[in-house]
Amino acid sequence: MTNIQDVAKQAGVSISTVSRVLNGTAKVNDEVKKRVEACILALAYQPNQAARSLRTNRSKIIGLLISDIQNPFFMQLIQGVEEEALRHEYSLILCNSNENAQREQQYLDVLYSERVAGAIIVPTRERLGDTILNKFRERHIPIVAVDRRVKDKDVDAVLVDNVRGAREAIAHLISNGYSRIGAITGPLNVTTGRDRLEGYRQALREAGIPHDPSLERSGTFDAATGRKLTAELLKLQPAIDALFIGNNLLTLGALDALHTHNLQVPKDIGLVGYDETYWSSLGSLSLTTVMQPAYELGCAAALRLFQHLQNPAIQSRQEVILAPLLMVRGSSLPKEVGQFKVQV
Amino acid sequence: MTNIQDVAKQAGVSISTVSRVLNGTAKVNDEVKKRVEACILALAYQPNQAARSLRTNRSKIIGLLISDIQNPFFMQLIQGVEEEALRHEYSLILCNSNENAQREQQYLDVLYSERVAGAIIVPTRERLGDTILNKFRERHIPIVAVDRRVKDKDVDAVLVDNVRGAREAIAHLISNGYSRIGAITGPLNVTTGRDRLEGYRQALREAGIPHDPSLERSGTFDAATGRKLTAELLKLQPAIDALFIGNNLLTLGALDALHTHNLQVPKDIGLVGYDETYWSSLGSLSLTTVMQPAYELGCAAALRLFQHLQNPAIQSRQEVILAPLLMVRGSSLPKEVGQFKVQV
DNA sequence: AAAATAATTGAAATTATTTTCACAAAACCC
DNA sequence: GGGTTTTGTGAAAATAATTTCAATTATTTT
Repeated sequence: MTNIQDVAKQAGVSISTVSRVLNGTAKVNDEVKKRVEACILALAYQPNQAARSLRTNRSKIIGLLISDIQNPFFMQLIQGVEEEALRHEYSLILCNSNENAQREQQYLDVLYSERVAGAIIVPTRERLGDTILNKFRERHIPIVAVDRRVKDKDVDAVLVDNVRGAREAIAHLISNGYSRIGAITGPLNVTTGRDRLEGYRQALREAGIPHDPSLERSGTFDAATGRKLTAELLKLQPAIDALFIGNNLLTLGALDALHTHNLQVPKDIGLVGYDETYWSSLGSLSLTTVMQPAYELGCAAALRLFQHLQNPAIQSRQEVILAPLLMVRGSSLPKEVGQFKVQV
Repeated sequence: MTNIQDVAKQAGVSISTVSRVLNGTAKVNDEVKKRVEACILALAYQPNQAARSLRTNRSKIIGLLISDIQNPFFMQLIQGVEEEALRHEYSLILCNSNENAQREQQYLDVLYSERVAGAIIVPTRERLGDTILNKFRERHIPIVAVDRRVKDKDVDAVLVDNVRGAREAIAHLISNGYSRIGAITGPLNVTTGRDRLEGYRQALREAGIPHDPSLERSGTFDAATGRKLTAELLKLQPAIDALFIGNNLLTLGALDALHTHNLQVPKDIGLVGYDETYWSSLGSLSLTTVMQPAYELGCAAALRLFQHLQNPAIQSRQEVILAPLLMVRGSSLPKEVGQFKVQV
């Protein structure tokens, strides 16, 4: 349990000097520096982070609060943050709000109490709340929202252009001959739910297809909801000829419902999903999806956070918007071709 | 930024008393206690964890070092640990070794430096190394290995019975009429790779089927490897009639290879995978898999760690073994029935 | 009622680091 | 060569908690 004292004694200098070598906060004579560094190595000295945090009121830890740890999309995002954190020599406290606002609040308190240097958050709703945000502000702890926008002031955001992702997906379906397109999106109180619905509507409007609210469903981001809402849409008359599904887990449920109803994709119904997943292209399954750069999203959020940490003077709020990519596969083949192909 | 001093002043007591109320380390007069608690609430006081850690040489953080953050199996495991940690009022530092021993080492250093109270580790190899382990030991920081065993002394392990999982899977295939069964397992230098191969061999031995080493392949836990090794096995003459695949990602690659070779499951070849995943039962796909209680594995590892933390006197090394569950689905239908069914 | 014991409480030490301030030595400038 | 600046270094304060030890008060015993 060697401490800075031991290193100082060994090197024959004061602890101040060792600290300066450690942090590069001031000039140290080259020769002395070498000696100190040698001693640090020899003693395998590692600074006590607790003492550091106590003194500087800042840890070498950032908080990552995500909304659903089970979702592969967020796993990729986590990996992006994690790798960027490692590169910057920060550790990562992982929190999972489980889409639960109360638990989100609880975790924000934890992060505050742990004196994290900064936090990256996938918010469960549009406001984190001034009570807690003011505490973060007061201590100048930067917060970056990722994947979903929040309305609170001063909170940066790193997002994917969801309106565009959905719009392009629907435009693609339309250009492939589909016209009665059902939409299943996430909850409308988060931007990823609302924006994708907005993109859906935009594309229909641009194509001159009249708006039919009965084709729109929304619910929580999980397979059971996808199954239920798909079943509802399949009951409609006249029948829909395509489905747009605004999330990977919802898509999973939708596929299950289609299978239950004995409908084949794209022979019987066209499909565009959201999020790239392990199973997008699996065996005979071949899903057209809106790919989100999840890993890059995590990296970008982390980089923005580190900008704040390296230069606390930054005041301006920034919004980074990454582009989605429509990955065209078999589930959205041109209507006639698709049906032709499978009927052979 | 209220500190213990502020609370003490407000309540008209010394900081010692506040500390005692906070930690329950000694008797405090009931009336005083109430007053202090009221002040804590009124001032929204949260103890500075850094100061605490510094003084007690222990943080309220545990480290979780896993080997592949992208693998859904580990996400479930993480969630188990996370929820148990939250319940015990610990935070979680997440580290991802990416199956890379060097990075694992680096992260162990980080966890040590952060003074975590304990660590849960999915080891990338069978020894973590005495250098770092001695440092943990010296500071009495407990370590629990999870999912994979290590040879190092004093390291507890929380595992699934992999030999049994594989043995039951193969026995099931055999009892359903398959006899020339190819096996693709993970790397043999981790117990999850080796034990599943061992289970495969045991089942064959018990069924009196001679051992054929050419049917056994192993490689890293990823889809590309699964694809490659499956392609190799499909070239064998006489042809295999079933595949056992010892990991979810390997299975993903195997399914891809089978699709490429235009082989249908179970019509043309039987299949048992490992790990329960989102896509085990997706559309027409219906995979028989060995389910691992990943979430429970995480919980059990965390609980064992907290046992150590609550009672540092525990010396004995413990191995917790959870049972796998063979989830029988369509991909391993009885050989004739399967072929009959699909030929209709 | 005095003595002994128990129950509370506070003062001060302790933890390992960063950082401010002071100071000495060296370098530079006229 | 004397003054001024620069450079490098160390002593000591400060950070916010826990914990030891001593002191005070209350309670019990004799």
